[in-house]
Amino acid sequence: MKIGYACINNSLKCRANKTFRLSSYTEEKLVETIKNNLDCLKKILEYNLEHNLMFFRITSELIPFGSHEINKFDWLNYFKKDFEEIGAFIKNHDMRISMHPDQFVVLNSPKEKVIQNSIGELLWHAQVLDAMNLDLTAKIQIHVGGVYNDKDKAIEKFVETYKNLPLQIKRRLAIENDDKSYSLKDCLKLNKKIGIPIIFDNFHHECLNNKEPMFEAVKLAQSTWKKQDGVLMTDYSSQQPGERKGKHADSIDINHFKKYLEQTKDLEFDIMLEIKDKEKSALIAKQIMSS
DNA sequence: CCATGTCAAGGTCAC
DNA sequence: GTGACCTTGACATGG
Repeated sequence: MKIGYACINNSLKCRANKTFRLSSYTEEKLVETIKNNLDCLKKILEYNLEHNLMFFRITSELIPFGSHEINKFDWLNYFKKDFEEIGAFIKNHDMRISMHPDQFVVLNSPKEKVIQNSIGELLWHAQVLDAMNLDLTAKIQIHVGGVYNDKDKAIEKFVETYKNLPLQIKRRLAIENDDKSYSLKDCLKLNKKIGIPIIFDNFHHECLNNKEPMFEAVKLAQSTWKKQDGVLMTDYSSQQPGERKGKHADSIDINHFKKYLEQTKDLEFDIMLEIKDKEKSALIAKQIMSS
């Protein structure tokens, strides 16, 4: 069971998600920013190894304007060595990696332009993971998308888009149950049609479900992961007290976490904490798990 | 230096 | 209709 956190490490001084405005785009700025981001990513991974946090989500801001038409620079080749070096570090230490592109990736949109933009965005994510020579346990997770007043139709649209995706994307893609539109059950429906693995999000499941108990839910999600995909990936969070429903916690709710572990006892999966204070809570979670 | 309006991109819901 | 929210603040300008 690996545990980790998303994108940002607050104990280190560097950021791997540095970006800049489109209006100030220059190739020089792009190169400088990517270099900064990759250097920081290395430092974060070293920190993670030292602290035995073996699961990490690489930020989607790693490559600013990664799929924007303004970006004509061959960054993939220019930073080839860096990607290889980072990938080797990840592999040597048996770390797990995920990426989670922004909300703009919507594969079931009725707008063709949105779908094309989404594919472009997914492509550079896949290229990064490929350049690192990571196996297929490194996943790119997305939400199913919009409902557009007809969920069955929206699901069909997802299937149609998915079937035509380049293999480079398809083989790394996973869907996550969300808190408003697509429940675990909806995701399972999609899995039946196209075999896509499901990343289980406990907090979203608490917000939107079909009464599956936690143990059952995790087991169902687990059944969608083939051998080459690795063990089930999960996102973990809990409700921030006093805030509106669906708001992620600022720091880990220890009792909630312990209860979740208890509920899912004997199941094997990796846990990505989606909690605001990042590695701080991950270290607490790590401690709870080993005690 | 600091304050703050805005940032490539979508969709949903609370208000 | 607007704005917060999502996985996440931080860039960049004007004072």
